[in-house]
Amino acid sequence: MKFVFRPSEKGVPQVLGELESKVMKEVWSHPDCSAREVLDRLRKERTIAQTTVLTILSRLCKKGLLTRRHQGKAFRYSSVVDQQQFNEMVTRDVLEGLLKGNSRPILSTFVDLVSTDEELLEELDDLVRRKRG
Amino acid sequence: MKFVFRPSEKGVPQVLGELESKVMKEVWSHPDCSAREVLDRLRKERTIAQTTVLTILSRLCKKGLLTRRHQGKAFRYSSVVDQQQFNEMVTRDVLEGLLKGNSRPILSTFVDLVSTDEELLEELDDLVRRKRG
DNA sequence: GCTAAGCTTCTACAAGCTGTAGAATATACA
DNA sequence: TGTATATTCTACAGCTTGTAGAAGCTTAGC
Repeated sequence: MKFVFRPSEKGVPQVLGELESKVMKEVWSHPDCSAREVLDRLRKERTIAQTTVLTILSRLCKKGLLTRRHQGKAFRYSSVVDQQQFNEMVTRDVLEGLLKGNSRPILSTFVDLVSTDEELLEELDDLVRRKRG
Repeated sequence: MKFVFRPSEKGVPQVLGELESKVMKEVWSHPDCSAREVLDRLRKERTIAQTTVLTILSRLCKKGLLTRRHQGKAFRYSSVVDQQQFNEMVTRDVLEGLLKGNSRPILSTFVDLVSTDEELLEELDDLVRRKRG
């Protein structure tokens, strides 16, 4: 999957649109659900047309994030990867994307950022040690 | 500056459009240059209208990446940050964006990626040790 | 001071992404 | 077989980027 990453956003919307993110979250928290179910849940928050939700579901399928199977006259949707896997994918791609460049300054910036949290820095230290054996 | 990061691209185009990137690079390598100069250099590679270049220069100013000053009847353009500072900004923002989420898995993925290069891992180790004092 | 050459701004359109939804179509169950 | 319900088609708006014509502005030089 080819995507853009918006550092200024938070969570899934760093990668997907606002509505796309909401729909993904619905499917993640209610696997194998119908469009109707997603619609009903979203409508608890605001008004939205059924076709809008359908369009988003289709687009997410097209992006390879959802699959669907027939059930009666409707589809049931499931995610291809769960949210954790999704996050890992994003993290991996973004970091790979960064490290394509000159890696040294990235290491340095990374350590700077991590070191604002003592525990995190410790954890990083552990990970590196373990890796180096 | 609020931007998107395209992990699949490489270098400046991870953040700016293809033409925007080329124009930025021209200004970086020839500070305080005129639109004419940028145009002439780009035309060594392909045909392009003068107004196209002007539009891009204006947009880059609007984005806060370039400034310009009058000189005669034309403008002279300079970058607000040099390419290194730009790269650092991007790295910083992207990493901050990532670390906003659950940081642990990010550390782990980062170390995994870095460890594919022994020297890099060593460097990371050094940085962490130095930080921890 | 005036004018032409050169530079800039305005405006506009295409294409891709996302949100939005009406209209048309398909289909399953009663 | 009809109808309620679901899906697909189509379309538009707003944003970004590339593209550029047309019109407007400015200065150097006469």
